[in-house]
Amino acid sequence: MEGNLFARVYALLATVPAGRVVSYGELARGLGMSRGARVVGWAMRTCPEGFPWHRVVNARGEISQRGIGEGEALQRALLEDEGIVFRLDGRIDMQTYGWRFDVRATPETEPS
DNA sequence: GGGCTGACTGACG
DNA sequence: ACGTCAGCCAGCC
Repeated sequence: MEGNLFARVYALLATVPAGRVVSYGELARGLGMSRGARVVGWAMRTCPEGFPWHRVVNARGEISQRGIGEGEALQRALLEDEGIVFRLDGRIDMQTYGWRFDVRATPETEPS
């Protein structure tokens, strides 16, 4: 396993199943950095292909804006393709689709 | 080696 | 519920 922090982020991200989303903070927490959400975002900036980068959203359940580009629209399209339903306000219900690394079973709000 | 920036987050008003 | 402020961490001038 690579000791690189970025590699860890990608590896942990790879454990997130389709149809689920995870926040930057949750990823950072999974790596031991409860306040390193920004670093995770930095890692996403150079995310190599083959990783579900689109499953990473902010704690509000909203797609983070990265300035310019249609990456946001693409991300939403990919998530919707996995069965995730966006609210009318353009946000994702984190209580339903949010993924936690600690508890991965008995999700009361299991999405259909 | 110092300081700025950023795909963030939680707290406040 | 919404806009603003400050804190945190690693990478890059």
